[in-house]
Amino acid sequence: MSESSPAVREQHWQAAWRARGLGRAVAVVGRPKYYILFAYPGPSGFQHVGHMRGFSYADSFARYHRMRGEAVFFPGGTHASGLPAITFSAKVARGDADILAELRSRGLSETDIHRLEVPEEAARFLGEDYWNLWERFGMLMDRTSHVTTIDADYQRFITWQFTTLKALGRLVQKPYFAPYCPRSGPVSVDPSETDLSSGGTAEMVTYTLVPFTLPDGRILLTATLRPETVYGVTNLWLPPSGTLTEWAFEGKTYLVSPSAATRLTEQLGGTRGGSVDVGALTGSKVTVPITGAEVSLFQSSLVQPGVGTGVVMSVPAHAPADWVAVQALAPSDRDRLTKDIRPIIEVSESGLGPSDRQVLQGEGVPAARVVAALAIKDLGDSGLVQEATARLYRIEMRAGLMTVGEYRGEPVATVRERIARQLFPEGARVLREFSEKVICRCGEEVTIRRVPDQWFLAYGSSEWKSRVIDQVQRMGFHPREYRDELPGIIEWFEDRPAVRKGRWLGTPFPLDPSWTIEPIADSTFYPAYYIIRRFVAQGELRVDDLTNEFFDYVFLGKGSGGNLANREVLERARREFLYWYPVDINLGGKEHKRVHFPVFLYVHAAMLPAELQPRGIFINWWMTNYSGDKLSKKDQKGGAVPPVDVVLATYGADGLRLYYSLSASPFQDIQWEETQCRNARARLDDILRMLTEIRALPEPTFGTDALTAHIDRWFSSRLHAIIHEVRRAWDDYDLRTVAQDTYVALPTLFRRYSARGGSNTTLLRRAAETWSRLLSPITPHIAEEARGLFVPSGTLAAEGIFPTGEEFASHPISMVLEQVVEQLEEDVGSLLKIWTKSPARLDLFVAAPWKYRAVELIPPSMTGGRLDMKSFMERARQDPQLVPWVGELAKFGAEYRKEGESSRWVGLSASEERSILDEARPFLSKRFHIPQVSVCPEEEGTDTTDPGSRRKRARPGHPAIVLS
RNA sequence: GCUGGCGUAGCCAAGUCCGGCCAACGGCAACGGACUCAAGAUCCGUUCUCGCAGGAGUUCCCAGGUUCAAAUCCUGGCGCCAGCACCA
Repeated sequence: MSESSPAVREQHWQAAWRARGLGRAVAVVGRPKYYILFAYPGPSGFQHVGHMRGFSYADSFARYHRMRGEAVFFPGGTHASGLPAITFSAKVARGDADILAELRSRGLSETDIHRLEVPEEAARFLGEDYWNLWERFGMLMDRTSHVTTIDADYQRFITWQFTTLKALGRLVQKPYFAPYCPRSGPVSVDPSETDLSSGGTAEMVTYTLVPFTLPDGRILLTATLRPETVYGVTNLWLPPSGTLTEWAFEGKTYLVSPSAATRLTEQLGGTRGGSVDVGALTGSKVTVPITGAEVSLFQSSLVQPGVGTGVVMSVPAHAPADWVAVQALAPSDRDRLTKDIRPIIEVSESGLGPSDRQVLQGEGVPAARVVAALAIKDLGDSGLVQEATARLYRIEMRAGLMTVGEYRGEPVATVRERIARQLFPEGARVLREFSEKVICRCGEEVTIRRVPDQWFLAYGSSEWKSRVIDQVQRMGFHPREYRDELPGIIEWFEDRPAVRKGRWLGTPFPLDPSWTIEPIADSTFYPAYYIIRRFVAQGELRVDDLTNEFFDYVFLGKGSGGNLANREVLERARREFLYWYPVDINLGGKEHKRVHFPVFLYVHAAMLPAELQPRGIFINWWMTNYSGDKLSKKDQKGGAVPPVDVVLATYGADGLRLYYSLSASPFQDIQWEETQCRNARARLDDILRMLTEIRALPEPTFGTDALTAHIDRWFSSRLHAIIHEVRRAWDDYDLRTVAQDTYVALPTLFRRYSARGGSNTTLLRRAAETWSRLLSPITPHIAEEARGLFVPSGTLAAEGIFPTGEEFASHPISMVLEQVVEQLEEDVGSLLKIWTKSPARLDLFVAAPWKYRAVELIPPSMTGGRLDMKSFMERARQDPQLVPWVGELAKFGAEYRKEGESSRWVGLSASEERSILDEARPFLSKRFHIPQVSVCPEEEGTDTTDPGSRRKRARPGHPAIVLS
């Protein structure tokens, strides 16, 4: 078996775990429980090695807790709501080559593939595919929990959830602005362009409306991103030709371009009126709001009637396009311009970077300088004009101060909104538009329309927020920084649309089934449902049993549970829920920090009492490709990351799982690096080889591992300490330390034991068997192979008890003694570096006994990290053993003045040090290729063996070294 | 712009919360040695600079500061990355 590929060997163990039902969650009254889940993935495509990173972590945590004897629930599902499955199906229907190849490689017939053009089929298919991959990664999950969010029973659950949220007052209805196609209805504008033929990257831009009153009382309405520049308006721009349309709103008549009239009516209401020829207006003047100035009207090609309102306020001092257009005016027109073009915003130079400073250098108003810096000639340079506008906008927004009006001296960033409110006393008016043209699949242009009766989850509620933030204080977070981040994120939350119309997968909204519940809203409370799904999967509950009354009883303990025939099942469902809840860890990628995890906390806070609130969140960062991009992105430079199947076949699940855990902290992106992955696999093979060699050692004569030799006691003590630290690290979710200790420190320890002549076979075998259990959470398959070497078949490492340090006796002094040898190796090594010829002998002198006594006086004489010589000498004088040596003590103490390392050697005696070095002589001789090594006490040294009197340097823990 | 993260030796990456045992874990790569006809695999060692005695010097993006002591704390700067709303 060991000859076959890792993946094939791993399947054997996966079958063994399945046969023993190890993934099944079994509630045992009185036994501690552990509930861990990961944010279920959406069926957008096939999984890659990046997805498996976090999932593998979750399995490792689950396995560790299972081995601690806890009852573990580790469920999984597929989040099919929304667009991913629809997009996937569309790609299948379109004949996307990559996807078809993947499907065929899984053995699907053309008929099977054709069936995946139905989104629901695709979602279920991918859900199965995901689950299979999880199993091939060795994950022990409870299959009876597996649910897809489009399953009928899940929809019953969501129906109840929203009915309940409504009853709790968490749903509110109010107007909303959403993308809308006049022919196809609501559409989604996002980069995947599922609903669109173009414009998926468009952003929603919010213009502030600014009214300019004509003498006849009608109002020319402009739209701007910079309402504060109303102080600098010198004129208005009208389209070069055509008409404006009247828009009657709240008792006033506005003039805007025809398309703007349509959009304003859609977004704000009001009615359209008649048309006015642009030419008829040009002679008039209008009154500028706030300032009350009178300005003229001109036609200009800079006006694009399709953008904004088709009427533009001109601020040549701060808008490059206006500046250029003003320069192009006929001399007669220029005379009608407000006389002076002067700046109304100044920028403090100190806040600018070098490139910003550069575009602002020179003379004149800011817009003129930017125009000069970019060498713009006329409005034909539209790309440059846009760049100039964007840069000046950014600079003045960030570093600008108002120089006029009542806001003089205040930053632009803070006055903008106040000025906007001033323009319409009854509340700021805005027009929303896309930053680029958005075209629906049907060919129509998508606009933004007001939805008057949109339902929201009231995440903006301050009462709700404070409940969530309270809960955050009581939870554990990994990484812990997330706790500090969360209050800010919660603060930023506003009410969030919870339902929408249009074609996508999801549960119909119970209050109005013409709406569909939105995917983020239907994935907040599902950990509770995983528990109930198991009853459905086993046929104990039917979909029709899942009434609102049923869920009220099971999750909230309210009411009678409805008219479920089998009361026993009802009671058991309630008990199971109370047993497994709360969630111990919800694990997800870093993309979930701002949306998924917060709403998960929100909804739990609204639904359940304090004792059932989630206990912890674990966030893993991503696996990125060579260029540091997300793995899901196409066109990867430097070569693609191999498909998960290929990697799995080559390195095995264990190889990948170790790679994920060892190569970086979970809280850092890992750049895919195949050599690292290969190395992880090699490390495992190495460990297995070491263990096989231990197994092959001759049977011990005595069935005892009495720790008679120093090196045995040291080995045992180190095992004690490492296992202790490993458990601590597991409990702290400190995966990298676990991996370092288990896969790096332990092999090093075993190697050192053998190099130092350790040969206690009984002890070695016991340590090896313990090691096999330590391997199980991260690399479960190799752990089984390892354990099989030392334990009769039939028991699995996955079912074993996780080791405790107490399995190995600790002898603290043996660690100190071994440090003497390690320190010596280091010192001799550094001497040999500068030693030209190879030495024939090494003489070691162990410090005189009084020095061991003296070194114990140093730690108590330390003040502020330094040796206080006076108190050291005082102590020494009171010690009869030291009195004869007072003359040398000052010099001895001076050695420790700065070091502060004396405490390492407290408790060591000269005779112990001598015997340990004696024992190490053959080792040192071999290690440094020095034929003769001798050890002798300092006081017995002679000038023959130590002509340089180097022996006086000997200190406890540091024998004097003489090479010759 | 807002919010958050990051910057450590050739590369990847620990350490930073809680300053001292940090010339700074570990991996990759490179070099040397053992083994070998040879290569690979494996094992051992070296990889900031200087040093023929266990030492010294200069480092953790940059510039200041606090401290007996700073990769770690504070202030300012530079650079890189991610998310920014119905998209999961």
